[in-house]
Amino acid sequence: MKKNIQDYIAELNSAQKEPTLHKEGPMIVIAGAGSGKTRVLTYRIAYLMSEGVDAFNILSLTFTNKAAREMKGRIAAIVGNSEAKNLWMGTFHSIFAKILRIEADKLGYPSNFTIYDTQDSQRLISSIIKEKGLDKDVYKYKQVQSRISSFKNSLITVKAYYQNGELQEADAMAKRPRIGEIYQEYVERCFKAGAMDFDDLLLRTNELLTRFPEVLAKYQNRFRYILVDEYQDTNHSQYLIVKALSDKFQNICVVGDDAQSIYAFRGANINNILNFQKDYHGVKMYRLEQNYRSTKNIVEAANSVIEHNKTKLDKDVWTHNEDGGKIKVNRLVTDGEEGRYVASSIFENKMEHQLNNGDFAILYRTNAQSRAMEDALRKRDIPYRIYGGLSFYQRKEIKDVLAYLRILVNPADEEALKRVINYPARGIGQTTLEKLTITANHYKRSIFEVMQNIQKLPELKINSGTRTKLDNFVTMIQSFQIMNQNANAFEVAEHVAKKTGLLQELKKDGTPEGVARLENIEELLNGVKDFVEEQKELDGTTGSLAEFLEDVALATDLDQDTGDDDRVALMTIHLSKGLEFPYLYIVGLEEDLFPSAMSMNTRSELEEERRLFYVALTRAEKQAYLTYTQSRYRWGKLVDCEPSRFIEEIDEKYLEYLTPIHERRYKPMIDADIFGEVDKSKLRLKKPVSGTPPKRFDSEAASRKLRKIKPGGGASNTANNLGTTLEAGNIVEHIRFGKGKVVRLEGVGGDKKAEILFENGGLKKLLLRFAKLNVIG
DNA sequence: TATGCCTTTATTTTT
DNA sequence: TAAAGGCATA
Repeated sequence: MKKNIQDYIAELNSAQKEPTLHKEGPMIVIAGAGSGKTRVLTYRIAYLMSEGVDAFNILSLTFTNKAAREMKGRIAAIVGNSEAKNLWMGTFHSIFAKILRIEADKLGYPSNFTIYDTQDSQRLISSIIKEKGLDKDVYKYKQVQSRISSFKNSLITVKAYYQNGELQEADAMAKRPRIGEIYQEYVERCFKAGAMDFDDLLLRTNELLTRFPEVLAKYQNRFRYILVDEYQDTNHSQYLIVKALSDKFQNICVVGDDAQSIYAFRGANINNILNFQKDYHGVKMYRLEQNYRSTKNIVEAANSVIEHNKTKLDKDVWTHNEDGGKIKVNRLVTDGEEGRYVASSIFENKMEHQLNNGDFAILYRTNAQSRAMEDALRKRDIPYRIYGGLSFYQRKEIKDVLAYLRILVNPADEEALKRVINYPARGIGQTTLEKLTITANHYKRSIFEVMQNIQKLPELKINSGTRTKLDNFVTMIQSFQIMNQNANAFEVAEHVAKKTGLLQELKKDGTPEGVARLENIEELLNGVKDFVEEQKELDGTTGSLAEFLEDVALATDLDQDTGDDDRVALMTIHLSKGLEFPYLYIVGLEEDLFPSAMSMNTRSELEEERRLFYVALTRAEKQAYLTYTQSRYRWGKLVDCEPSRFIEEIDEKYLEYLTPIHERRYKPMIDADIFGEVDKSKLRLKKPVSGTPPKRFDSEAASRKLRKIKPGGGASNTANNLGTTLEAGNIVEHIRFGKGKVVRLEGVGGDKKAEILFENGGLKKLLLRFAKLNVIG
């Protein structure tokens, strides 16, 4: 006997039931961590459908594609697949990309527009900066890109920018008065290339809904019920889209947790959720405060941290779950040791409690921290999977294949063209490309169009040999386009990989990396195949290449097939939002790392870091571990660390210190060793050492260990050791030059150099501060 | 024009 | 430390 919707609703507690059964009018659900908000959302949608609302009239916006897929799956289990299929459910970006494709012509875009990822945007901005002859040290392309992105997310168009004295002044003050110009050129170039960046997908949707009332009306009527998950992470642009679409029926349901707002850095505005009740009339507010996920210890510890934030809604998260173990806090000497501790702790827990790898997760603030964890897990033979970081679709070889596919779908796509016009090498170099770009900009045409009409442009100073090469490239792309009219996406992609010589190039390589890249391309092709078959199943069409590319552009690493093998999960805290793990390790809890040094300038930034920590801690179901180190490698250098303030912000009664936190490492006076005297100004800056006596032993053990791990040592070690001990006549070994004999020494202190006669490398003069030398005799 | 070596530079988070 | 860009050389 199949369960009906009433059976599902009966499973809910009363706080969950109310919002689930809410029917008309605006509503907000403030949902504490682990309080079952996804359940409420899915049941509510299923309930609406059971009450006769057509699936076509429901729009549900989620934060990740994965969340959308999972929710759709759950709804399908309740109301049946054929009905659930008709729901509009996805991320803001993917839903509105679909709508923009339908309405593209109104905005002057082709319906097969390309989606530029961040890298594409940055490359384009770099070339604009270069073309304008601007100083790349003043106009850093990443900063410029994020500035433009923030304009777009606030709906500041180029025109609006030029009307806004404040913004222009701010840029002038920052010594970058030509930002507006770059912005303008960037927008024009994207438009000309038939490309939208991530922000455009929202900005252009706003443009569409504002400029074309009939389009707005169409989608207002279609989406009679709108649900938004993770509302605390919406930006202004998203806020306006939701507001416009829900304006007619006012059936807007937003769900979120202000305490979990962690995307302000990319434009999310926490005020959207804080002010929701002011923005809509007659809002009904619901709260979900019972946590089903975590132990009492974890819930209350997390509460005690978030209490330190001033900007927040009143909320009291509680749980009926058992107390659970205290949160274990451990101090390690280095990041390497931190990794080894985590790995061995996972190992022990697995043995002791009969757990799977999948029961564990390691969370960190920055991707760079994964390395130490990986090394340690590998040594212990614990399988793991890294989420995020360099995603599959960002690998060079994958982007190369995708670039060809992008060109054949949209030949105007300049970034894709530049990427592969000469890869594999076909004799079209930088000079030629520059000439083409100048001509293209001059005629306001795409580079590809210039290439197509190369015969009609005799003024282009390109020799006949190169002209033939360009012709061949055009012909090749055109042959792909013709094939694409009849063959399915997989057949085309496979053909492209072969015909362009990409596969050849990698086969020729032969190195292990080359082989891995080859396999990646194969995986990509399999992905296309899966996509084609999925589409066939879904709606009988063979998915087009254009649709595949869109999927890829908007995919995140979390969306990838994880397979069903049992692995420990490694990811940044940002990526972990919405997930849960029985055993959780949060590593690198140090000042300047977490909270990040870049995020401590303002109160609101620090509060966001704290919310981030709250998110991290509330991922844990049974047991949480916090670790920090006394020193870790950052920027390739060993730096001293202090425990994060967040540890001390947790009420002590929820913590178990495996090492006493108040002990501060005794800092050796390295300065004195190098310069022969102590730099007193630095000493004075040091914080007073608290009660317990300094632990000299620890630091010495630490540096001894380090020396063992890296013979030859890091830069400062070497200067320290070799600077004083190396003599003429010593036999040394260099990583690249091999063995050699020290002929003579010159300079003092950090500038000390050695002239060394190598057995095979000849005579070299090396700065001891940098040279990686091992004294062997 | 292509390659390889050297220098520089950046490391916060990502749809 | 690692990746990426720039410069010099063939």
